[in-house]
Amino acid sequence: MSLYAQYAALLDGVLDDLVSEGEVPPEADRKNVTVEPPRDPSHGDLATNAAMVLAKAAGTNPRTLAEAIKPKLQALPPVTSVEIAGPGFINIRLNADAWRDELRTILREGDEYGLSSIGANERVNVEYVSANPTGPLHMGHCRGAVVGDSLARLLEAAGFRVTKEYYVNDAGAQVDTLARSLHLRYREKLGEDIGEIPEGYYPGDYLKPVGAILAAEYGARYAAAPEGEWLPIFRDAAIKAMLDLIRYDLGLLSIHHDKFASEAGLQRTGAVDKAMEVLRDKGLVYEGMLERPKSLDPHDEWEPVELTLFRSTEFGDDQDRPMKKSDGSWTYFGSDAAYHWEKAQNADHLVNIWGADHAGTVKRVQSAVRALTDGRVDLDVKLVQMVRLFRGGEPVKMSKRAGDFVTLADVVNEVGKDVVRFMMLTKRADTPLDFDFMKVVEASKDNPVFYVQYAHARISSLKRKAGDAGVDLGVQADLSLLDEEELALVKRAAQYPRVLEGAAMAHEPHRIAFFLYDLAAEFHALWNRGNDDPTRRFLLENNPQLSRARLELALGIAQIIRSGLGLMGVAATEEMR
RNA sequence: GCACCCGUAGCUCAGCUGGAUAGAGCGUUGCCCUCCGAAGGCAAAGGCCACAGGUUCGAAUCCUGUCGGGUGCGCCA
Repeated sequence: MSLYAQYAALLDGVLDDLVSEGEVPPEADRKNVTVEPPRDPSHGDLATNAAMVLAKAAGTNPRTLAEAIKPKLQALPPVTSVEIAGPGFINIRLNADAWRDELRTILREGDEYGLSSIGANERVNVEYVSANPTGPLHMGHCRGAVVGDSLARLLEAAGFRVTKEYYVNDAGAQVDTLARSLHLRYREKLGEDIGEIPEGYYPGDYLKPVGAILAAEYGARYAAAPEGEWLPIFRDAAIKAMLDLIRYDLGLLSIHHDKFASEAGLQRTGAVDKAMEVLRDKGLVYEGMLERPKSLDPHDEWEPVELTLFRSTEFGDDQDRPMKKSDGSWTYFGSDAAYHWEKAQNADHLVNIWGADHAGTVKRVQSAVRALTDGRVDLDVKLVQMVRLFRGGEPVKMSKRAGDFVTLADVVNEVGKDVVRFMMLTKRADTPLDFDFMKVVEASKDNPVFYVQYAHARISSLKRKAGDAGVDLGVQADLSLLDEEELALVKRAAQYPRVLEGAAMAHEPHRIAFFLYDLAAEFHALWNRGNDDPTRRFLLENNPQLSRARLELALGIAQIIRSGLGLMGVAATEEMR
C-alpha cells in the first residue's frame, strides 16, 4: 500500500469518527476525497481536500470543518503538524522518520515496490500493432507497438490480468494481392523474367525468399496453373512468412503477444454470423441503404445499394455502418465487431492501440461492443499519432514508391531497442512525435533517454566505488544522518506508486517517462552540489557512516529508475559508454 | 458537409481525470566551471492556458458555442 493510500485510510477513519459524532452525515459522498502530495512542497508532505468536499453535506463551511478534522489528524503518530490553508486544504507534515521508513520500504520491496492491486485482478485485453501481414513492420507501426506493450506491462503492475493480442487481417483483398505478388517471386525464382512488379502489387524483396521456398517445394507445378488452384496455398504461405517476419521485428523490441487472432478464422468458424445474429435479435441490424457520402465530388457517380447495416447511430455514431457488402461477404467492420465480441468473452476491459488515421471508426466499434456485451465490457481506443523521422534536423525522405520505407528493424539496429522504446514514450500518444536519429543518441541533458540512464549509471558507479571509500554495503545504514534536502529526493521517489496507478488507469504510459525524467533531474541536481561543496558528495573519504547512508538513498533512487524503466521495457544501464 | 484529435512561455511539450502562486527542456540573458563525480552548473526574464459564455466552494482540466490547425469520412483495410 502506498504511503498516500495509507494516509487515505487513516483519514477515512477520522471521517468515520466525525460521522459518529454527528459532524458529518453518514450519507456524505467521500469518493472525491483525496490525499495527495501538494503541488508546492513548501505546503507540507500531504494535503487533503476532505473539508472542501464534505463541507456542504456537513452543513458548514470548509474551514470550520477543517478545524474539526485537524486535531484528529494531529493525534496520528507520524504527523508533526497540520495546517489549514487557502479555501480549506488541510496540509499535513510528517516527521522525517516517515520518509526514512519509506526509503527502507523501497529497498526492502525492490522490484515489488509500487506494484498495485487497484486492478483487482480484472481482465484486460490489450490489442496492439495488428499491422496487415503484408510485409515487415515500419516506423509507422513502431510507436503503437511500444505504447501498447508498455501499457500492458503497466496494467499488470497495477493488478490487472492482461492478454496481449494481435489481430491478423488475413481476410481482405490485400492478402490476395500479397499472394499474387508472391506468385510473381515464385515464377521469378523458377527462371522466368517477370519484369517490373506491376502497380498495386507488393514489390518488396522480402517476398523473394518465400518464393524460393515455394519453388523448391512445388517446382513448376503452379507456374502456369489457373489462379484458383494456387491462390489459397500461396496466400497461406505468404501470411505465415509475413507473420514470422513481424514476430521477429517485434522481438527486436522485446514485444511478444499472447495471442494472434485471425480474421479469416473468425469468418470460417461462424463467429461473425453469430455476432450479427445477436445484434439482429436486439433489433440493431437491418437491410437498408446508405446515403451518398459527403466526401464525394458532385460529378462522381453514386449508386445506392441495399446492405446489411448496424444501427451504430443509436450509440452516437453519425451514420449506420455496413456489416455485409452487397455481394454478401463481410465488411471489415462486420468481422471487427465479432472480433471484439470474442475478445470480450474473456475480458472485463478492452483496449485497442490504433493509428490516428482510424479515428473515424472508433465510435462504431465501441457501439458494437456496448451492444454485444450489454455494456458489461468497455472499450478504450488509444489513438497513436505519427512519428516524423529526422536525421540531424533534416526530414528523412521516403520515396513514394511502395517498398521504400524506413523499417522498424533498421531503426532498432541503428540506435538500439532501449532508445527506441524510451523515445516513443516521451510524448502523449495522441500528439505527433519527432524522432531524430542523431539527437536520440546524443549524450546531453536535452536527450531524456541519456539523462535518465545517466542517473542510474552514476549510482551504479557509486556502488562500485563504495569499497574504496571504506563503505561496507553489508552494514546497515543509519538513515537519521540524511538531511532535509536528501529526504526531499525520497519524497519524490515515493510518488512512484501513485504515478504508476495513475498511468495505468488513464492508459498513459508516457507518464512514467516524464516522472523518471523529473526524478533523474532532482538526483543530478543533488549530485552536482558535490562539485561546489565536497562535503555534499555521496561518498566521503573520512565518513563511512554518512557515506553509507547517502549510498542507501542513491540505491533507493536507482531502484525506482530501474522499476520505471522496466515498465517501459527499457533496461537500466550500469555505465555509460 | 460530418466525425474524431489538438490549441498551454519565442520553439518542442508536461500538467497526476476539478485544487492553492500553471511547470520542464531548448532558445535568450547574466554569473560560475573546464574538476573523469566527464559527456557542464546556478540563476533570471518569459503566460489573458485560442476566444466567449456556462456548471461550483474552485476550471488549463467538465458542458455549449465560435475561431484556428491536424486526421479521417463510400461496400477500402
